[in-house]
Amino acid sequence: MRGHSTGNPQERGTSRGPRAAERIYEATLELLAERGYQDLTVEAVAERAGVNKTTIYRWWPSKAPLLRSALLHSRVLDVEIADTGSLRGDLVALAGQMVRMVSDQRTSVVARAMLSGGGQDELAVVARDFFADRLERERPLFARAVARGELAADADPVLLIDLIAGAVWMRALLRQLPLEKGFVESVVDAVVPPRLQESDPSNRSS
Amino acid sequence: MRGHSTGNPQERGTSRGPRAAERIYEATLELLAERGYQDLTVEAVAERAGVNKTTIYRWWPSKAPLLRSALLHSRVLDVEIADTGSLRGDLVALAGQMVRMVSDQRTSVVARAMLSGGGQDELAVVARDFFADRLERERPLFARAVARGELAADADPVLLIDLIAGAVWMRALLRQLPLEKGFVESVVDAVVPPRLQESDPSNRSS
Amino acid sequence: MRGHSTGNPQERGTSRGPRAAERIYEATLELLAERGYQDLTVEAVAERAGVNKTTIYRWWPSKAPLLRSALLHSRVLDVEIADTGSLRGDLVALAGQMVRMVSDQRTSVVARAMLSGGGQDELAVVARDFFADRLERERPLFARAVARGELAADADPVLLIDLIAGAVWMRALLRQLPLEKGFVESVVDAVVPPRLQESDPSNRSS
Amino acid sequence: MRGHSTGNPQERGTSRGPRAAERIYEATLELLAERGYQDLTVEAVAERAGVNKTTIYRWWPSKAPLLRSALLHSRVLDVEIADTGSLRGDLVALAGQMVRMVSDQRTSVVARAMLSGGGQDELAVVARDFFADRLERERPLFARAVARGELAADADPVLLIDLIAGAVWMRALLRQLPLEKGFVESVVDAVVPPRLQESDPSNRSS
DNA sequence: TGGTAAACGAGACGGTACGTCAGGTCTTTCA
DNA sequence: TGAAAGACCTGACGTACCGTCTCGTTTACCA
Repeated sequence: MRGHSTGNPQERGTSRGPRAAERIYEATLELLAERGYQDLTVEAVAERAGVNKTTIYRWWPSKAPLLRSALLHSRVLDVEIADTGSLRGDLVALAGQMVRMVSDQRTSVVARAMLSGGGQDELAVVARDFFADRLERERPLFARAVARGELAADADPVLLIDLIAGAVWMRALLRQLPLEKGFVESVVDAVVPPRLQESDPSNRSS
Repeated sequence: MRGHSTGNPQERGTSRGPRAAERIYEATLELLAERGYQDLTVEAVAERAGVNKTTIYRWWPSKAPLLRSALLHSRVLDVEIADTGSLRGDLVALAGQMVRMVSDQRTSVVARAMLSGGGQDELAVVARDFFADRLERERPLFARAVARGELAADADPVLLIDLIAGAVWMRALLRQLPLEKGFVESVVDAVVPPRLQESDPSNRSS
Repeated sequence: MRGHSTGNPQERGTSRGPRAAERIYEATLELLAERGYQDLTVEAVAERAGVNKTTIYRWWPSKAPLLRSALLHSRVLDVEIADTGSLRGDLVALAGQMVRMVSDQRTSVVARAMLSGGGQDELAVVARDFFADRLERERPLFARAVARGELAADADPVLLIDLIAGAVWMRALLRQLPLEKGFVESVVDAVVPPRLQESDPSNRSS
Repeated sequence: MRGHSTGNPQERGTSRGPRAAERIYEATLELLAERGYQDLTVEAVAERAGVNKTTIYRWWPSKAPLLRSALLHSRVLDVEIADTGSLRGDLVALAGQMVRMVSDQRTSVVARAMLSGGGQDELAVVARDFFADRLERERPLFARAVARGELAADADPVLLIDLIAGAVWMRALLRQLPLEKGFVESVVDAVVPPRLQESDPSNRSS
C-alpha cells in the first residue's frame, strides 16, 4: 500500500525540483525585483535561499529557466479576465490590467525582464508562452462580444490585443512616459470606436 | 592637428573620441549583429577594433553609451517619412518601415537591443531618444492629415503611433510571430478605420 | 601463495568487502593506469565498476585505502626472490626486478603512485608495507650469502637493499633517466664490489 | 636616462611575473609547508598573498609551475658543496645535506612534494632540474677525488650519487624510517669502501 | 520458505576548488 | 603630458569531485 496514494501527482517522489524550491523561487523573485534581470545572479539566489550553488545548477541550466520556473510557480503573471457585460468594458479592464503590470513595482520588473534579450535568449520563451497563454484566456471575451453583436465575427482578436497591449508597453517601457489617467480609455476607444459600441444598444440585452 | 579639414563637427580637434573611433564603431555594430546586445562585450569590441580595453573605457563609461554612439554614428536608425498624399498611405508607409526595422537582420538586432533592460539601464536613453526623435519627424504627417481633413484636429498622434508601432513590436518581438503580408494594412485600418476615411469625403474640405 | 593456509580469508562470510569488489578493483587499477594517482577519482571508479559511489565509501574511507586494497588484491606488487647461488646473482636478479617495476607500464604507475604524497598521506602505508614485506622476503637471500661466506655476518641487508633500490628509483623516477643496459650490474657491483666476491673464492666454502 | 639601467636583466620591465610575486612565493611555500602539495590550492595562495586568483592564473598555468617558480626563487633548494679534502669527507658532507633535506621540516615538505605525481606531472620538471643542477655542482667533488687518486678516472659519479641519495630518500620517505646517527657514514662507506680510501694515503698529498 | 539484516542503488545535498570570462580601475610606458 | 597598453582586483560563471545522507530495494542467510 505504498504507492497508490491520493492521486496528487506532486505527492510522491516526482522530484520536480530541489527540496528548497520554495525558498529558491522566493529568493529569485526578490532579487529580480531588487536588481533587475541583468544583475540577477545564480550565486546570489543560492546564497539568499540558503542553498548551495550546485543545487541550483543541478536543476536549472541557467538563470533564464530558473526565473521561468519561479515566475510560473508564483502567480504574479496570472491573468484574470473580467466579464463586464460589454466589449468596451472588458477591454478597458484588460488594458487596465496591462497598465498595472507595467506600472506595479513587482510586475514591472518582470515585464522589463521579459523584454531583456529582446526575444532572443531563453527568457523569450517565458514571454512567448505568457502572451500565448494570456491570449487563450482572452478569447472568450471576444467570443462574447461577437455573440452580443459588438464585434464582427471575422474580427481578429489578436490584432486588437496587440494594438492595446502594444500601445501600453510602447509608451510605458520604450517611450518611458507616464501613463496618465484616461490613457486606458483612449486606447480602447481608438481600437473599438465608441460609435460602434453604441450603434446598437439593444445587443447588450441579448 | 590631426583632423585638419573641413567642418564636420566630429573632426575638430575637440577630442570627441578615440583615434580609432571608426574601427570601434564598426566592431561594436558587427558584434552586436553577431551576438546580440547581451553578449556584446567591451572586451570583444576592443579586441576586434585592435584597441586596448581602457581606450574604450576612457571615452564611454559602459557598453550602452558606446552602442549609443555607434548607432548615432552609423545611420541605421535614420527615419524617412514619406508623403503619399493620404493619411492611410502615410501610415502604411510608416508601419512598413517599422516592420522592416524589426525584420531586417541589421536593424532587428538593434531593435531587440533597445528592449534590453526594459527601459531601465542606460540603453534606455537610446530608445527614448530614438522614439522621441521619430515622433518629431512624424508630426508633419499628422499635420498634413488634419489639414486634409482626414483627422480631427484634436486627435492624438502619439497614440496613433503607439498603437501602430506597439502592435508591430508586440507581435514581432514579444509574441515572436512572423509578420504576414497584409498585416501592415490591417493594423492601419484598425487604427484609422477605412469607413472613416472613405465614408464621408466631404469631410476633407471642411 | 602468499596467504599460506587454508581458507582464503576473503572467502569467509566475514563480509570483507562489497559484492562487486572484483570489478571495483579492476576499475581502480585501470583508472590508475590511465590517469595516474592524482587524477584517480572515486567517482570514476564507481562509474566504471557499475557501482554506486556510496558503495565504495561504505567500504573504504578514501581513495588511498581503496587503492591499497586493489593493489593487495591484484598481484602486481608480488615479489619473487630468485636463488641463483651467488650473492651477486641474487642481487642482480633483485635489481632487475626493481628495474622492471619502475619501467613496466603496469607497475610503474603503481610505483609512481606510491611516491605520491611523499609518504605523508594514507597511501604511504602501502609504500611502507610494501617495502617492509619485500624486505622480509629478501632477508633469506642475505642469510644464504652469509652462509656462503660472501657477506660479513654483521652486514646490514637493509642498507644494501636501500642502496640498490634507491639508485634504481632515483634514476628512473626522480632523475627521469632511462635505465640503460648494464645499469643493474653497475649498481650491484658498486654495492658488492666484484673484487670482494672473487678475490677469495675459498671464502665460499668456509 | 630611464631605461638603460645597470644590466641586471631582472631589473626593468621584463615582466617576468606579477608585481606581488614575492608575496605569492612566500604564500606558496608557507602553504606547502602547512598542508603538503596535494592540499596546496591556488585559491588559498591567492588569498594569503592578498592577490586575486586570476593574477596567479595569468602567470602560471597551474600550481605545479607556480611551486616551481617559488622554489627557484627561494633558495631552500640551494646546494653547497663542501671541500673537506677527502672523498669520504666530501661524500659524508653531501649525504648529511641530503639527510637534512629530507628531515628538516622546511625542506622535507619540498622533497615530498617533488615525489608527488611520481615524476609524471609538471612538478617532475622541478625534480629533474633540481637533481641535474645538483649533479653539476657535485661533479668537481669527484674531479678532485680523481685528482687525488681516491677514485678511478672512469668511475661514474652519477652512480655514486644515486646510490647515496637513493638510500637516503628510500629510507626516509619510502620506508619512512628514522635516519639514525651513523647512517650517513654507513652509506658512504658502503659505496666508497674504507679500504679503498686508506689504501694509498700518499695520494692525498699529490 | 519466509523473515530479516546487511548490502546496495539512486540521487540530492552542502561544500571546496577549479579554471575562465568580463567588468572596471590603476600604473606604467611611450610618442 | 596625455593617450595607449597592460597589469590588476572583483565578481560571477559553470563544472568536477568530494564525502554525506536518506530512502527504498535487493540479496542471502537462517530459523
